[in-house]
Amino acid sequence: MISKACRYGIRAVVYLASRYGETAKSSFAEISREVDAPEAYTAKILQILTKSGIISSIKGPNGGFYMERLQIDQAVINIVDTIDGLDVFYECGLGLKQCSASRPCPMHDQYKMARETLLDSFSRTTIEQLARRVKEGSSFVRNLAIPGVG
Amino acid sequence: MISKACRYGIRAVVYLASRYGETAKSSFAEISREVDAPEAYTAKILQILTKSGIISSIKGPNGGFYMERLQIDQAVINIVDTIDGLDVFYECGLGLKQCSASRPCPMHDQYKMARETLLDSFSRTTIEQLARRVKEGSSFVRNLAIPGVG
DNA sequence: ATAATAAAGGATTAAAATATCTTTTATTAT
DNA sequence: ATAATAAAAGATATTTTAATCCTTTATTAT
Repeated sequence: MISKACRYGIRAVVYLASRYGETAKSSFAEISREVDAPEAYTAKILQILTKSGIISSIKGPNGGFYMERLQIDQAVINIVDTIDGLDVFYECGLGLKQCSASRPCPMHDQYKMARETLLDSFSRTTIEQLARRVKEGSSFVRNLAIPGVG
Repeated sequence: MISKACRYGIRAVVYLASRYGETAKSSFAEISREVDAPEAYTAKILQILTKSGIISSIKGPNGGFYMERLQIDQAVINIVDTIDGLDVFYECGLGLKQCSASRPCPMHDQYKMARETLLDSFSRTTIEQLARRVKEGSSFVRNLAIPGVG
């Protein structure tokens, strides 16, 4: 559905958002550790997110990644749009180049329904809402530590 | 969401099903042409579908691919299961190794909803239903011919 | 000014998915 | 039996996605 890069990206952003208010900024080393994502790859993704204004960064000592209030109040779909684009929400489920109500693939209606359910969640849910759950401890952005591994 | 191979596969099977009753079997050359999918790749996919019993085939002159009544009455999910597996319907939307109601990712509920909508359509829709639409001409498994191209 | 820090940028590698090509096997018609 | 047909099987190539590594730039503290 959405790419691995995008899944890492959402987890990273939600983690960053959950640290809103803390004075210290987060390095990509910290972020990748906290969301169990490969360090160098996460750095690339954070770079893209910074360039597009989803998150902010400052270089040098005491620098790192952080988010502004306005950024936290964005919908999650903006992250998906930046990393994967929105095509997946509009493409034909069976891969036809053009597929519409007037010339549908055999699964058009069913697929559209599912796609829209997902697009709706991503559009209506804000980063803040997800971050709050993480802060509360009612949801998680990292894997459970496996005792004896790592 | 589902792989390209799987999308070609569904289109190929629906096409084959729509030819149920015709005496002549279909070659992979014919099938790939009729669903606008790469010939050699389609052959591979048809091979997998044959081995798993989704469709049938016979080698040699007058041979080719075809479907039995029982095969046509299967749910579409069986095609997905054979080509991609069902993991996609059970994996975490944000890529966590374990994600459940008791230890959810921040989007767990929303994602589950969308995933189940899709799994439900695939499970409740039969190949026959899709093939009927194609036979009626109310839906399509191939791209619109672009005048002057091809 | 200089050294240290941390992200940005660019180049490269690895793995997976997509796609093609060649050889083999089964079946049929002659 | 032999030639022709069509799928099965295996090997190889290409493209995309995922991931790493190395160099450069900006910022800060000394």
